[in-house]
Amino acid sequence: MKLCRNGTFGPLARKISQPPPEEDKADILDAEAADRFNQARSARASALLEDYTELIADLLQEHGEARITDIARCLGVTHPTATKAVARLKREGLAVSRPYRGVFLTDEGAEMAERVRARHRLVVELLIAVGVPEEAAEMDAEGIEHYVSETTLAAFERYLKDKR
Amino acid sequence: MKLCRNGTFGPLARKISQPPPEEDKADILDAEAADRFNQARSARASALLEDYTELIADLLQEHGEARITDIARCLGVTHPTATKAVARLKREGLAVSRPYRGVFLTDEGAEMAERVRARHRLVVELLIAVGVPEEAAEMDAEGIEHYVSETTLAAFERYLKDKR
DNA sequence: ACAGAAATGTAGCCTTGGCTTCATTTAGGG
DNA sequence: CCCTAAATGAAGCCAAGGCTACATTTCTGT
Ligand SMILES: [Mn+2]
Ligand SMILES: [Mn+2]
Ligand SMILES: [Mn+2]
Ligand SMILES: [Mn+2]
Repeated sequence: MKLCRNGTFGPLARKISQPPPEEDKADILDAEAADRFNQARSARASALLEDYTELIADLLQEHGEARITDIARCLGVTHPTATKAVARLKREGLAVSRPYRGVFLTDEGAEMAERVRARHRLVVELLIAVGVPEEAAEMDAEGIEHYVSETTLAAFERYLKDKR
Repeated sequence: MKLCRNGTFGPLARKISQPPPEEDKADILDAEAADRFNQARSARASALLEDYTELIADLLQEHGEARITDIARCLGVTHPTATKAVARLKREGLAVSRPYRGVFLTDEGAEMAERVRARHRLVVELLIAVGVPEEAAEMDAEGIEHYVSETTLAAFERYLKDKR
C-alpha cells in the first residue's frame, strides 16, 4: 500500500482498500493527485544528481578527467556550485575525489550515469520521432528525461522499434 | 543574442557569432550544453507556480473556492507549505487572498492556469498516443509538462492531429 | 626556478520549498 | 448560543542549490 510522504497512511487508506462507499469519490481523486505530485517532487530531487553523474561520465570518457572547472562550465554554474554538488555526490556514494584532483565516479555512480545517458538518448529520439525539431528536442529532453518512468521508457522503446 | 545567467556574454560570445575559427569546437559544444541546463533550471523554477495556479483554477471551477487545506491535500504537502507558496503566488501577481478566506487567481494567474492546463492535457494525450499506459502517462506528465517548450508543444499538436 | 595565471577550496549570503509546533480564527452541531 | 473541531496563520528549523569574495594550491611559460 502506498504511504503518504509523512509515513502515515493518510485519511483515506480505509476508503481506498475497501469497496468504495459510493461517495467520497472526490477524496480519492485528491489522493491520486497528491500521489502524482509526490512522484514529481521525488524525481525533481534526483534530477541534479543525474545531470552531474551523466556529465562527469561524459567528461571522463572524452578527456580522461572531469575537473570542477569543466563541470561548472558545461552546466553553466559557478565553480563553488559545482564543488558543493560534487560534495553531495560523494556524500551519496556516487563519486570520489581528492583535493585539487579531478572527480571520478564510483561503480554506483557509473551505473547511474549509464542508465541516465541511455534514458536521455531515448527521450531525444522519441521527441524527434514524433516531429519535434532536433534543436528543441535536445533542449527539452534535458528537463523531461528526469520525469520519465520505466514504464514510459519501455513504451518509448516499443514505439521507436515499431516505427523503424 | 543569448545572455549568460550572470548578465555577461560569457567567454565564448565572439566564437559563436564569428565564423568558427575551425578549432575550439569543444568550447562551443560546452556552451550549448550550458544553455540547455540553464533552460532546464529556468523551467524548474516555474514548475511550482504552474502546478499551484493550475490546481487553484481546478478547485475554483469545481467547488467555487480554493481553500489552503484543499490545495495542500491535493498537492500532498502540509498547509504551511501551501500557505508559503500562495504567498509567493501573491507576490508574483498571480493570486490574491485575504486572511482566513480562500485563494483566487488574478487575470494573469488565470491565464497562466489556462495555458498550463492545456499543455498538461496535450502532454498526457501525446504520451498515450505513443503507447504509454494511461496511468503512467498521468503520473509522468505531472513532471514532464513543465519542460515542454512551445516548439515541442506545437509538434505534439501536429502529431496528434495527423494521427487522428 | 619562479612568477603569474588558472584551478580549486572555503566561507558566508540568499531564496525556495519542505517540515513541526503553536497561536488564532472560523465554522458547525447540540 | 456556545463550545469544540477544523482551518488558517505565524514562527522557526532544515537542506538544496544558486551566488560572491577571498584564500590557497597547482600549472605553465619564460
Ligand atoms: Mn537533465
Ligand atoms: Mn541529460
Ligand atoms: Mn506539474
Ligand atoms: Mn499539471
